[in-house]
Amino acid sequence: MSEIEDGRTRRALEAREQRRAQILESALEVFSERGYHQASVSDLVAAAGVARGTFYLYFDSKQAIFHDLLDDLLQHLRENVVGVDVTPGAPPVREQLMGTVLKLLDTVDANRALVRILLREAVGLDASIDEKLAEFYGSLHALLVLSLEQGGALGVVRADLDAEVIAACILGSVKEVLQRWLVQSDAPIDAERLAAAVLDHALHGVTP
Amino acid sequence: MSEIEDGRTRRALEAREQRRAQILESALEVFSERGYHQASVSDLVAAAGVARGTFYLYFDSKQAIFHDLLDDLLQHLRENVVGVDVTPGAPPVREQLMGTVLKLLDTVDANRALVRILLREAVGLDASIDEKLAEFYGSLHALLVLSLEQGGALGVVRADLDAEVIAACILGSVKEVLQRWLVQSDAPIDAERLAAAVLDHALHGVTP
Amino acid sequence: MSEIEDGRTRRALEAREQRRAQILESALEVFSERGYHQASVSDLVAAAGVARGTFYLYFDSKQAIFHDLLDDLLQHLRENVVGVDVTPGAPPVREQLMGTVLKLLDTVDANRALVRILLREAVGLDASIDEKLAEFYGSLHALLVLSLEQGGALGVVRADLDAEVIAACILGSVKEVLQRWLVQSDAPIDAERLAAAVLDHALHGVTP
Amino acid sequence: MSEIEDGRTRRALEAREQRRAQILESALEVFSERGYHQASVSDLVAAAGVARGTFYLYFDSKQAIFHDLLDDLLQHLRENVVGVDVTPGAPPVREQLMGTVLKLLDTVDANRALVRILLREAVGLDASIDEKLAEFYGSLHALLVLSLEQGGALGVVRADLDAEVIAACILGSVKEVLQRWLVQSDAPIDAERLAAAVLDHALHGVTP
DNA sequence: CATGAATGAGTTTTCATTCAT
DNA sequence: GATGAATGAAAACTCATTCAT
Repeated sequence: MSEIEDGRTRRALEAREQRRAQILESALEVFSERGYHQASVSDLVAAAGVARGTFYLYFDSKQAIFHDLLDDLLQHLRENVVGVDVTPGAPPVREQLMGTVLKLLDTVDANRALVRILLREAVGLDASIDEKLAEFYGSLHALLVLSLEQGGALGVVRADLDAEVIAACILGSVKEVLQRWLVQSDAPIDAERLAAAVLDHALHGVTP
Repeated sequence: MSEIEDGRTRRALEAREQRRAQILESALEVFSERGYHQASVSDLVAAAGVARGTFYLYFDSKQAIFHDLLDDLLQHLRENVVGVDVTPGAPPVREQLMGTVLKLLDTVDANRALVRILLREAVGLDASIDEKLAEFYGSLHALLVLSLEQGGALGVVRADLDAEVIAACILGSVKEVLQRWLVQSDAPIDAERLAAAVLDHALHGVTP
Repeated sequence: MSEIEDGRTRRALEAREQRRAQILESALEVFSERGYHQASVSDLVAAAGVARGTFYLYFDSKQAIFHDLLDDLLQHLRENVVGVDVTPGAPPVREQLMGTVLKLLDTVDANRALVRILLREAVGLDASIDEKLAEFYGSLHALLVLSLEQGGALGVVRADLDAEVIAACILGSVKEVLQRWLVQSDAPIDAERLAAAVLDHALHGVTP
Repeated sequence: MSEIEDGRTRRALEAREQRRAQILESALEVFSERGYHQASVSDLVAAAGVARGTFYLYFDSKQAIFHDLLDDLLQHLRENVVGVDVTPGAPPVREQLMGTVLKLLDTVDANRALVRILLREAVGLDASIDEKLAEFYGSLHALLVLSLEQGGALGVVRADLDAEVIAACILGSVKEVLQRWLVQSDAPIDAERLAAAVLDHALHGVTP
């Protein structure tokens, strides 16, 4: 009997999880299409095909579901950003960076809807969302600053550069390229080309 | 009598224009402080010191006044972005670019409120605003692409670079630096330092 | 076989009755603590430790269970209110009344939760509850009127008094004292003191 | 011109005050008929003949308008409850008390709707309302206790009585009589009869 | 019988816009 | 032109009740 109950309980939990995922998924689409403010809870439940009350069974509020979506995305993105290994015998730095950028592009490509939200309007919604984003970008910026400084010490990066500003430039470059090729358009991308060009520019600039 | 009427008409028009400007100015502050969605028409009229109805005598809607503010800002910004003069005898290219970036920083510095709005939330409000912004950034991007191509032809820029992507990188660099030093903080900036670093990076990258 | 079934049926009925009692008991606590409107069905089922659906197997609605609780209380109270025996040889009237009041206080003391509900908010919930309460208080009032009239005829009570109004005064006195000493506070009471004072006042008033 | 403006301003303020009064008045009726919880803001605005928004122009919330109504009533009632003047040459005590009770009955008679709310369900609505009522009844009770003690010292009241309990009895008597003759019925009352009977009972009790 | 996920009508409240004065 | 009271559609959210499992 306990097995039966376990079975029931497990199936119930799975169903719950599925329902939650279904609401999240359709909410992602709605937010991505209409934007956060334009998307009402009515839109969300209509898209999910559930009753208003059901929505609140799974999420505390409209803000809460957005938070959850955002957390998901940031989690995915964080997993794809890693430092560079400069120990002897490690792969060439350029190759490592290329790998990171390509993985980033892949992740973003697979989450266009979310990234669209992130880059287009996930700011000014509420304090906690703003904070979450600021913290995310802040950590990326800090990682870049650190990498530049380490690179400077190792001699693979110009030692005299203004790490804070340059880190912002690199971050901005990536964001803008993502915005243009992945957010504003629905076309498939040539990841190799974008990654190569961004990396090349970050490394050598435009001067011959 | 027509002269008298003309005088009256003129004075009336001037008064109208002044009041309009006054409402715009206070709206700028309100939008910048609270954000578009958080700023209610009540906030706008309270800040302007006019009645609710008066507001609608001068602007069709909350969106309309935001449009007008945006147009103002884009106008200001456009004025500060000029191409590079590569005719013989012109000042050195780096000097010209430095000048442009410095002027841009100045303009942005003088219009922090507007730029804050522009970079933080002037997206996802409505289709026409999105379009306006896309067009603005598009024109900047196009100008950069053109400049890079011309530079390539003249040999002052690497001829083999992917102008489209590089233009996006440069644009993104500038936007991110503005965001970090002018939007997120209220502190005065060291324009020379920022301009030098951004320019340097765009020209040479991080490689020694 | 029918005996077996009878046994089964009986046990099932007993179990049913027990569960019903358990839900009633915990509901009593919840209503008493939070009040009728503030107590949600969620609170009731959580306190009872049953599923939402189970609740509706035993009670038709939130109102219905409240009705049942109320009926219980009124039943208890009615049992403690008896007329006065004025036949020769019966105990002194004051002693009889003192006994009734003390029993009433005891009952109320033992059912503070219910009385709290009764005196604080069992009014204005719905027409049938109001009616039930009106009928209950009406019967108490009628009993008092009758007693006063009989007392008048026997000469133990002033014959000229306005029985209807005086009955209301006595009823109100008791309700207010219950309210103050048993409902508003959780402290134990000095039943003798309260009973003596109330009775004394009803009999002699404040005049020396 | 300032006079014209003053006139306008004054008329506007008057109109505002009238509108507010109109909403209050119809709300009183609605609350009295349906009860606090059963009365929705929709009911209130329908009864007042104004739009939903208009309601919130004058009152912060459903609770707020109820508070205002309650404050009004308590204010009226307080004005009619005064202590007894026992200085030599003052009118006889019974006469003074009779006057107070009659005034109270008059006030309650003129505010049946409000008193109906007050006595029937203005409890358990929210903490601040409960508190307000408790404080009101508490002050009445305290006044009665004080009067009884002073009366005892002057010899016009039995010195040995339990002032706290007796005060509750008197308060309860008045509340119950009000409830029966003014709240539960719409019939006109014989104030002299009620006042005389209540007073008589409080002074002398039922004993011959 | 027991469960608890699902329902949806209903609630309070907000706010951009209008219009009589 | 200027005013600000009035509007009402629409928003987010609740909760008593139902019903498939």
